[in-house]
Amino acid sequence: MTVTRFAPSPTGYLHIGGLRTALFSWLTAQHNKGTFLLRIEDTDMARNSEEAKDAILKAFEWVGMGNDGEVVYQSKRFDLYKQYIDQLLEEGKAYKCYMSKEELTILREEQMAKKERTRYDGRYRDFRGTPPVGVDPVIRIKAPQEGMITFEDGVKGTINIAASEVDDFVIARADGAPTYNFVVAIDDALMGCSEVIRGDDHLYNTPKQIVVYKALGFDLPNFNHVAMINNEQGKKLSKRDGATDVMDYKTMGYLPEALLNFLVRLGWSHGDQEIFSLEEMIALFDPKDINKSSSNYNLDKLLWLNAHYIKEASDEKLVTLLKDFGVDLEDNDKASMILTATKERGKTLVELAKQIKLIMIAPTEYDAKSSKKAFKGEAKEILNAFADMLSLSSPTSKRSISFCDGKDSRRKRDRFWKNRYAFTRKSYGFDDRFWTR
RNA sequence: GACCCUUUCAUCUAGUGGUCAAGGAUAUUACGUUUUCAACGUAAAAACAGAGGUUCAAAUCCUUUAAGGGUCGCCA
Repeated sequence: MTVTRFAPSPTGYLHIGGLRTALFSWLTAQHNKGTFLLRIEDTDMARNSEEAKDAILKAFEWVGMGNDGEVVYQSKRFDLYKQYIDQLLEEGKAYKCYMSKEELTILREEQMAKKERTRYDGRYRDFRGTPPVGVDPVIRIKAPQEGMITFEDGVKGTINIAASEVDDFVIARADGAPTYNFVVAIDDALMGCSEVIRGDDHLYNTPKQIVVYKALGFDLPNFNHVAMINNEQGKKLSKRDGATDVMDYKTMGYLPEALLNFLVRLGWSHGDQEIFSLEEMIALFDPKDINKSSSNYNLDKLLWLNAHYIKEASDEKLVTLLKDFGVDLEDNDKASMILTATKERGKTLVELAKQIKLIMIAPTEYDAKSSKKAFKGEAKEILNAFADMLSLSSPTSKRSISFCDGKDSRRKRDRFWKNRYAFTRKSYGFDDRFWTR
């Protein structure tokens, strides 16, 4: 049984990088007819926010990636974690450490000065003396002191990390609250996760979590560490690079299927295929095919994909979607005609709405300079003739064509330009024949 | 600084020792269709990070250099 999970911490919105790893996890579960679970990592009470949690859940809803079963909240499982802490303490696999934060800082500075990797020195590991007064101890787990911690990563291959690199890390804070690497291992094991798919910024957490798995006697899942998404320059993706919040894509007029198609192709591919429906992704996705290297965010491709999905979308769907962008075509009997004429002119719903408004809303005033140019000469006659034609009870296509067909192509062009300007106040854009339909 | 990971066109990628004088897609440029723009079609340009090996044969294996990324919390 394949069980995957996505485990965000509710400290902000859902990042597109997070969405991609969630997508990979979700696809893996779907592909194997397994389950995809959601867990909220809210052990740090000081930084959690309800709004952030809701925003994340809302983003999942928007893209249509549902989770199976109840959402797990780590904050509600503290009793459970406490049991395991006590168990490790009793078994002598964990111990109380009375080192103060100040002492720790000093130790780190010394190690930095000696150009060593900073780590806890294990001074309380076998402490038998009288503990210092007035210090609330933290609890540290006993990590192996020699040898290698080795694991097989589904995307990176074999990872070897010297045990000396992993210190006796804290599993419970001075106030008793359990820490991240401890609870993640417990939850993943208890939730039955068979595939852990996460960002490779967690690669170094894995040996620590393995220490916990071993200490508690849990079976190891398969780990898959996915490389990061960088910006177009190959640097870390930050807010300065534009939208990183998944929900920003909704307001910018992207379709979720375009975003998902874009993200799935970042670090994963299937031959030369570029367009993937959800069903195809599910059928073809395998975490083994995820690339080792990081990839760069590329807006042009997303835009292209979005334009593709807009063109593919049914009229009904677009009518519904467009309502959020100030265009209501619900009871418009020309909706289909309008959409056919505009679909190919908008890469996003925002652009599409803008094009539609050009048709729906007649200009009431014109820029003096442009209108002088547009309405000079025989413009009045042309427009009147055009208006007459439009007022015919049923203008036939033959009539409109005869109107369009000028012998003199320059004059023809001139006429169309003037007409278009009168209707949309733009000197480029729609085919004027649109108005005669 | 220490440790770990990565490296094919501008970008996403195909590629697992010969079928690669490296394929597809986006973006770019040109031409065509079109009154214009868009869209579409056709074409062009564009890459194996560098250096050493191994081999009859290397983008693919090894070593090394460089560059980029990540991690070094009583954050997650």
